Amino acid sequence: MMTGRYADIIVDISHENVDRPFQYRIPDSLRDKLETGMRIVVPFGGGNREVEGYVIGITDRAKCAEDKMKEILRISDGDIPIEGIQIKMAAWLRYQYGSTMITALKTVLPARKRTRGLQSRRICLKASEREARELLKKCRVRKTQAARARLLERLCEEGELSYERALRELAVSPGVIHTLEKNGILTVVSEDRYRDPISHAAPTPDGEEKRLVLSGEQQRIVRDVLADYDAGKPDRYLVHGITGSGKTEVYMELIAGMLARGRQAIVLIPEIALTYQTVARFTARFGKRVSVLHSRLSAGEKYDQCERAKKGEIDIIIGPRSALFTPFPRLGLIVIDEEHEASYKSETAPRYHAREAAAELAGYFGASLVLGSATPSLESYYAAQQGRLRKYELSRRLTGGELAKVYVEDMREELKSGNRSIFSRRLLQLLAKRLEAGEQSMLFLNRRGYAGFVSCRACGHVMKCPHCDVSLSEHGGGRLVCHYCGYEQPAVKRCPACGSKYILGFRAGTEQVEEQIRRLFPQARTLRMDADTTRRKDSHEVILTSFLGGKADILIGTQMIVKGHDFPDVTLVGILAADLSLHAGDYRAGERTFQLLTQAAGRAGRGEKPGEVVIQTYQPEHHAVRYAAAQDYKGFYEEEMAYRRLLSYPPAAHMMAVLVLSKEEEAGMSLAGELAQRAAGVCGEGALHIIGPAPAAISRIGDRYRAVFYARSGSAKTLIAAREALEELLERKRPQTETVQFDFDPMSRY
DNA sequence: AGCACGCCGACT
DNA sequence: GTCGGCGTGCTC
Repeated sequence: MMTGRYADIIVDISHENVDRPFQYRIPDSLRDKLETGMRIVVPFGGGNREVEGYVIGITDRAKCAEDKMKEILRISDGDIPIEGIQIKMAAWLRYQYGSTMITALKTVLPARKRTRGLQSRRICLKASEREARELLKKCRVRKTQAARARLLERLCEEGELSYERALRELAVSPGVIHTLEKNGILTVVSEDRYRDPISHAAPTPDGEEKRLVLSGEQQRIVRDVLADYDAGKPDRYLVHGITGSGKTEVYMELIAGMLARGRQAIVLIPEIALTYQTVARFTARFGKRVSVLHSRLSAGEKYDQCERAKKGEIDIIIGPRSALFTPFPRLGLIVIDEEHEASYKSETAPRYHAREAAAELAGYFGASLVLGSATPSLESYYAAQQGRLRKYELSRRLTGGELAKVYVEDMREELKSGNRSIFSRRLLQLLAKRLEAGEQSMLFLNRRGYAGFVSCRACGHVMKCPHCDVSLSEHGGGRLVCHYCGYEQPAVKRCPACGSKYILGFRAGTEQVEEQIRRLFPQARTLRMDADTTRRKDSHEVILTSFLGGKADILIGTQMIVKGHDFPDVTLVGILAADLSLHAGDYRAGERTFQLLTQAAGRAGRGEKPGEVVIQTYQPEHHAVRYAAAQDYKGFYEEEMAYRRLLSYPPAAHMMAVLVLSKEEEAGMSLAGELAQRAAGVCGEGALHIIGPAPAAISRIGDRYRAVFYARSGSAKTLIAAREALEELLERKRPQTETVQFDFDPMSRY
């Protein structure tokens, strides 16, 4: 599929100055053998010295003068090294999701540049000090050896110094150091003292975590996965297990099995905030063979974890989406926990889904892929129904406790009965009972900030961001803030449109909920957890730990309170407005709501005492609410899937969003129109269904206009072919002020 | 990173 | 004149 006369190469020299592609001619003898990701040998630099490199792409477009270009010498022999596989992965990301090869490579090789931090090189005196002083005298006499003199002088004084300081402070060139090293005067010692991001983040285990005896259901999964692996038929598996059914024990047992086979494992978790607790559990069992990889690590820390992974010093990596690209040379297993989470889809190009990318990567290694969730994504459950994924159910709750009793409260009825507060009567009554009994409650609001948008009760005017066309949010301290670009202005006293003074915040935010709870239950100790209270590093952990320790009666928060942690003393969960996520305005809203409600409900009654859940909603008849209340996944799946089929939404079909960003509103729309037309024409009538183009829901972000159209098709290949046609058109046209982004099976709205 | 090139002082 | 050290700049 990829043919051409030239190959883009990156050379295997880690230095910024050569960290870019070079183009070489492909000799006829290699014309049909060369593939992206292959390790090759090329002549490099003035002396044409032989250097190893990697093919990152094959093309017919020469990007430098033909006569300057040299020819590839040969393909390196031996196994494809891990870098080759990573580059192959990057090429697949580029092909599947649409991005440039450079951005795809940056995604896959996050720490290519060697960053010297603790990994320092020192220069030590090798000859005796007497010899050195002798030589120093000679150098001082000769005017030509000033650089040597400077270096030797410092070495005689201090015995050793860092390589970096020699270059910077003494202005000695690497050549000088090199010659002195060859002459046996000094040695350069490079120390690989790796930065360990978890030693200071997690307490070291003071003993083996007690190994639980696995249930029959759990054992069967472990046995099957390992048996398939040993038989040379690694597969993909879906573990559908309700909260507390012991998925993590299954992962750990599988990992132990893989380690015994000399293989390595990647464990993906939805967000960085969950790393701490996951790592703690894994280190308790596997000790220092475990490490983490995520974007909050420093460049040096990231680099070090990659090096340790390559060298086989660690076998297990835990992290969010990006940890998938840990360069393990003998990868045996990829686990994706809570696989339904939206955070597994990248929101920047290449907009890949970790689940799909993991399946591809597992294929390269012959590794097993295990997905786990209490509420599987429709994609995965559908794949299981079709036999593309082997499904296992974990139906028993190991930690004991019965399923919670769920009440659905119709807020329309509350209003009719004269209750205008944000709490239903049932919720208030149950809360009071908990406070009396000294048990804990959680109140969940799918919303951040103090209050939502600000609007005028007299004329309906809504305060919007002048750059982004989204509603401004009212925050504490009388500020109006834009959540996209960060624009900020003071709150207004009078409506700018009609002058009325009845302009105010609308819906409740977590802050307001806390305020009202304090008014209604002055004796209650509350804790609030949302984007505002967790801005500081670790504050997330601090809040959860103090709630876990019984330092508060009621935890009020957004999504983040329903993920991860187990709170055995919580016996009541209140979902204040199920509708907030129900009306997000995209086709996944129902699925997301079902997941949130199920997850929140699962928080209640994890200990000995039975739990109760109150779901407040204006739409109790919605299937997401009904099936979540009944804790019936299968029922929800069937009804939701019927809806997706009817409207050809994923996973019943595939969809691609094409987003055009432009300085000029009209130019953007006209380019979007042109692209839409081209896409429609490329695959024959009817193969592709185009929606739009139209201004995006958020029609402007940071002074850039956004136009979007969607293409739908039963076949992913058709969409990719259409995208390639569009890329070709853009390559020819090279629009100056517009940029185009693609999103395959999008999870977010545009 | 590693090599060529060009500049400059030292030595046969 | 030539040799060797040292800084600079470039690598398809």
